[in-house]
Amino acid sequence: MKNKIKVLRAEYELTQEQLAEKVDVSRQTINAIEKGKFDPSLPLAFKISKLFKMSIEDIFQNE
Amino acid sequence: MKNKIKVLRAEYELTQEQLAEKVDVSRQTINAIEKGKFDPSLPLAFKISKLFKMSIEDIFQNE
DNA sequence: TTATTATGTAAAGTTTGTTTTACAAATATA
DNA sequence: TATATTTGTAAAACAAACTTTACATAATAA
Repeated sequence: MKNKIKVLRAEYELTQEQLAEKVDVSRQTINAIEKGKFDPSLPLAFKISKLFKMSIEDIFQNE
Repeated sequence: MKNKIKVLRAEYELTQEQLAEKVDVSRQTINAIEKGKFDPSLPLAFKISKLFKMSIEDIFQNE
């Protein structure tokens, strides 16, 4: 699953660390998701979606 | 996290078993999600969303 | 250049999602 | 009623998400 987190994070001028704090996960988790190492849980996807004011479907693309 | 799977499943006249087959998980997984025991993974949420032709946000409600 | 900040990554451990097997209870059908 | 189907649930095992610690590299600022 692909995602636009890196781009959105740049638009919002947030470091991985800052984004991690805002959505309550570790920096490594954000890094792993950006690098496609694993997918976020649905609750985390919701938090990211809310923060960036975009739908989950617009941020995450299934395959 | 709440969800409308039970209602959608009824509209589509699918048993838990049939829905499970269509989205490639076990019947117990569907049951657990319907009963709110845990949240689906994001990939599973996408499959369910696609099957019912509704957005993830319309099927799953955060908190 | 040196120091600081940001990113990539890895290993060990915990938590949560999922499977399998199994059985009991509820609901529908004969 | 009796039988079959559907749903609820539970335990053990496994997989995936996530944390913590730690270190190395890349980029930025002093």
